[in-house]
Amino acid sequence: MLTTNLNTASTPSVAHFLNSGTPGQIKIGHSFTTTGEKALESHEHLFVAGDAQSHVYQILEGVISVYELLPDGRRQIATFCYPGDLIGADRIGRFAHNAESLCKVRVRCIPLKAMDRLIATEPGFSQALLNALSTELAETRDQLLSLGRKSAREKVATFLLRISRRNEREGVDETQLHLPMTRSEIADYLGLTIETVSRNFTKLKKAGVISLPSSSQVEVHDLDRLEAFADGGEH
Amino acid sequence: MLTTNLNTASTPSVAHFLNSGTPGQIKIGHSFTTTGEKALESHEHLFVAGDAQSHVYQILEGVISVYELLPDGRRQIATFCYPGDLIGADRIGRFAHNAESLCKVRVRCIPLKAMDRLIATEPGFSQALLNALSTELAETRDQLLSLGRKSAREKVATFLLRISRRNEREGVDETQLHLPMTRSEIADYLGLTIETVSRNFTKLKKAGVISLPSSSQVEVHDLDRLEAFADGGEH
DNA sequence: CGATCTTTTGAAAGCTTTCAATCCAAGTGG
DNA sequence: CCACTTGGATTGAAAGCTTTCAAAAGATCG
Repeated sequence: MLTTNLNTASTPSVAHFLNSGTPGQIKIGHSFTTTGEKALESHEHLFVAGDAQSHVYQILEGVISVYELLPDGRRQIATFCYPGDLIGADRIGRFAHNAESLCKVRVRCIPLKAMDRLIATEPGFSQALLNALSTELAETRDQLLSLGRKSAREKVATFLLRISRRNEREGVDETQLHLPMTRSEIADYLGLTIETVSRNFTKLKKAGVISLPSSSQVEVHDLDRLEAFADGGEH
Repeated sequence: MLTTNLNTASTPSVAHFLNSGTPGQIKIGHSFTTTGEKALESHEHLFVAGDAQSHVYQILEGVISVYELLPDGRRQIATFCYPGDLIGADRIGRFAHNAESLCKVRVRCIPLKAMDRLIATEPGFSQALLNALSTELAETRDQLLSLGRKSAREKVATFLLRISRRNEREGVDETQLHLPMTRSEIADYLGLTIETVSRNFTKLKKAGVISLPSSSQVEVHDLDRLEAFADGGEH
């Protein structure tokens, strides 16, 4: 997958627009729009499927899972959203998915009207939104490849690699990975069971690629081999 | 999944903007932008991953698969695009995926500059684009649920149901499904093998839910039961 | 330090894949 | 018009990977 980005490099990000105001406000041209803030405890819902979309949310702190359920309770987590990420920017009237905090979370709540005002008055804002959605679509399609065509070990390796690369982007040590989610949440993200996730952490550990100082802390010893495991290069 | 759409009902679609000109042109306000047209034979590539994005394409005729490959050749088809659909509207500089025709295809080629001009000058166009991308993201997340959590039979039933619903939207008989793709392409879309796809067509046939007049033609006898099969309601 | 929840590990079962063969439809040439 | 060829689709049997069921090991908390 590409990480270079010819188009957005020169385009301001969504965050650029949303972070430009004082706390609780977003600057739009020369005026300001008031935004609320909301705090969630661990495992609280920000919204559930079917709710009318009233706000777009930007994560300020914590991690949120966006997931979908089957009638019998099977769950598929579509994405984990981290600080800076937008939730609900995909506006189709009602939320099609559920959003639940993995830990304590703070979000900024941006009313749809404010979004519309930004789109209408702020040159470059809709471009920034389009970029954000395009990137999210590309990442989701990548996840389709994981779910549809990768083995359990490849999925787990891909998952760890993804977190490592986020660290890299954020300027954090890419070999020290913190997992804010439980094995159950990892399993529901990768289309596996918790037992299979656990077994494959162990396999990667025994292969010397990672170690597990704690169940929520992963140390990567060999990024290249982790990458090889992620797309089946090493058996 | 929601099919109602509070937001876009009142918003013009992307097609509204792209179809408003004479053939080969798109009306932008009072001016026109020239667009090209391209014809593809069966199983030709419109673009491959890594190509610089120069155009956005709108399918005029035929069906195109958007897919991704692993180094060892495993393939995951992300989506099948039908007439009216936009390909490459997710602009992130370079194409992250491959696009290949399933049959003879005609596309309209819209230069990126024309897209930018539409975004800048045509009120409502970026909103239409945002809606299109949002819908695509929601559908892709739905597909994650299929790939990650559904059994082979549920996947096949879901796939048929999706085609049936497209027919419904298009005003075509929702019980007569034409499959422009091979078993191999269905398998790579559902994360299965061709044998498993075939076996599960047979299962649905033996259950009396569908019949197969030909391998590319499906008749649905009981939409409700097909729906039940699609999310595991019937075993 | 016991109680509880999560994670890890083990063994058997199950579903999908793999390997292989047959069937079928469409196109070719005698 | 009918073998013959060819590529896709279907069906069968065995193998393999993940899940399920079960239990042990760890971690957290009052």
